[in-house]
Amino acid sequence: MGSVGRRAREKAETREKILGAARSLFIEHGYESVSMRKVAEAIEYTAAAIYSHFPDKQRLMVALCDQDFGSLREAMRHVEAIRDPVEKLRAMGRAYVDFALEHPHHYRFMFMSPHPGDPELMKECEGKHGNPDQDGYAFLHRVVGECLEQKRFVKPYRDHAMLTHLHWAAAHGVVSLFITHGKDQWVDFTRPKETAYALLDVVLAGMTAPAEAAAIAGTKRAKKSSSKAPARAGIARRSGVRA
Amino acid sequence: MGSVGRRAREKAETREKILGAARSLFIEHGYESVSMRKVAEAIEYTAAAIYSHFPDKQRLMVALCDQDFGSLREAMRHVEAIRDPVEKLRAMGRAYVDFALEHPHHYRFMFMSPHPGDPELMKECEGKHGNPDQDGYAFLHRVVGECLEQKRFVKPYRDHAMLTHLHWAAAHGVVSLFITHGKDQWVDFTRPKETAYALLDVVLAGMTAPAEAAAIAGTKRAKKSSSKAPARAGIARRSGVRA
DNA sequence: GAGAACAATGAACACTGTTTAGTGAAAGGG
DNA sequence: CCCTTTCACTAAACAGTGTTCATTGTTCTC
Repeated sequence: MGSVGRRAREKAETREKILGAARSLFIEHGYESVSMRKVAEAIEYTAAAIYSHFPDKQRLMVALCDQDFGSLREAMRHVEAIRDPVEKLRAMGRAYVDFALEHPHHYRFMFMSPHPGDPELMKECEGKHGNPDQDGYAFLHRVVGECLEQKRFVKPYRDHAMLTHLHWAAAHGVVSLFITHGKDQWVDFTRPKETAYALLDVVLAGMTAPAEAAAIAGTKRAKKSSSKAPARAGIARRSGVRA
Repeated sequence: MGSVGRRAREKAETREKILGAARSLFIEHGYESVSMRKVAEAIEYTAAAIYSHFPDKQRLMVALCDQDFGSLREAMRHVEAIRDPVEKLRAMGRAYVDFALEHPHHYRFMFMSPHPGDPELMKECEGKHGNPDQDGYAFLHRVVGECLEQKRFVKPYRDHAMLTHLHWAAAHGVVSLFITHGKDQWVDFTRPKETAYALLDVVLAGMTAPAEAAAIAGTKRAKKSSSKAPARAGIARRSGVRA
């Protein structure tokens, strides 16, 4: 013994070197364009060497993104301090959007690539999944649950799982569309962040009672109100739409 | 001359055979899994033969999807009869969702794969782009414009291009999320259509004035109303959410 | 019948992810 | 101190990919 520790440390070091090289290539060129040979070449190894650290390319990329799943969850940490569950939801959506737009290639791999129903691959992440403290999806599920408990959503919106997907989809819609079509000439897709924020706002506005929206916007006890524009406009303005 | 017509016809026939083979393979296995050799093998040709009909794999797939872009637009044809622009928007969204869920592999290639800024490739589709009668995006843009003209959206939602993207993103969000994660074990993503419809409804509810929503829901001159749930619930129920 | 046109071929090229046998330098046991 | 085992790493190969190219063989035109 004794040296066994050093050996393990050395192995962990080259593992980290592989991850580092893969990360920068990955961020710059995207998943498909990163080949095992290029990763190896970047650290002056042979492609086959990687296979004594990772079973295959997919697992390498999963290891890479695991850290980013962590930072996505971390980027949402601050919303836990928010009392109001609806505002929590809004803040979560914005953090999610910000993350996606800042790490488009990672986002692409994490949420826009089909991860084949590989049960082996899933087991790897087990322990995290389902735990709201580590799994962003579980966290979203919980916050939606808080909104439901407090009856913050209007009548027909009661399906917990469906509402979770709905909110996720709203945020995902804008960022994924921008990531794939942001550079297309035939669609002038500028200001994705503003668009995403607006969609999040409009979803929350459409799902919460107008009275509540008015209250949140600080328009309590408006005269004629409990009516249309002001309340909505208020919440939207407050949310920084069309800044 | 004379036989030149037959030659052209013969060439068109094998072109069609290629497209047919590619289509079925494509639908069954998806873009990445379809190789030129497999397409060729399916019709007892050599891979190289395809290259005298299509310049490369991408263009083959574009040709394949061009027809489906047509049918997507066609699937939206019936909404032109709808008077109310907001209801038009809702119907368009639903048609879009239906199309995506019925042709997931095509949808994947059309809207979820990055089409590199290849100007050559874009020129091919020119003439269609921008024409609302052939281009679904342009059509959506026009309908959003109608809503704006009639001032159907509440205060801060005035940006024509942004609103177009917002509505597109809402529909895209659910279907693309389902297409990539529909089979994941860690997220029970059932009933995507209902979820998508609900999101479309909630977006429209959040963007149109409550009074209008009430009017559309047939709740004109409700007593206490102009208030919360009923109006929204009405429009949602009418829209078949949580059927 | 000579010559051009041209779709289709087979072989190759440069890649890809992955597997294999083998090398060489350490570590552990006697 | 030597011998064996371990093991990260290499070189070479395999099967697959998209694509290119010289070469067929058939057909049409003159």
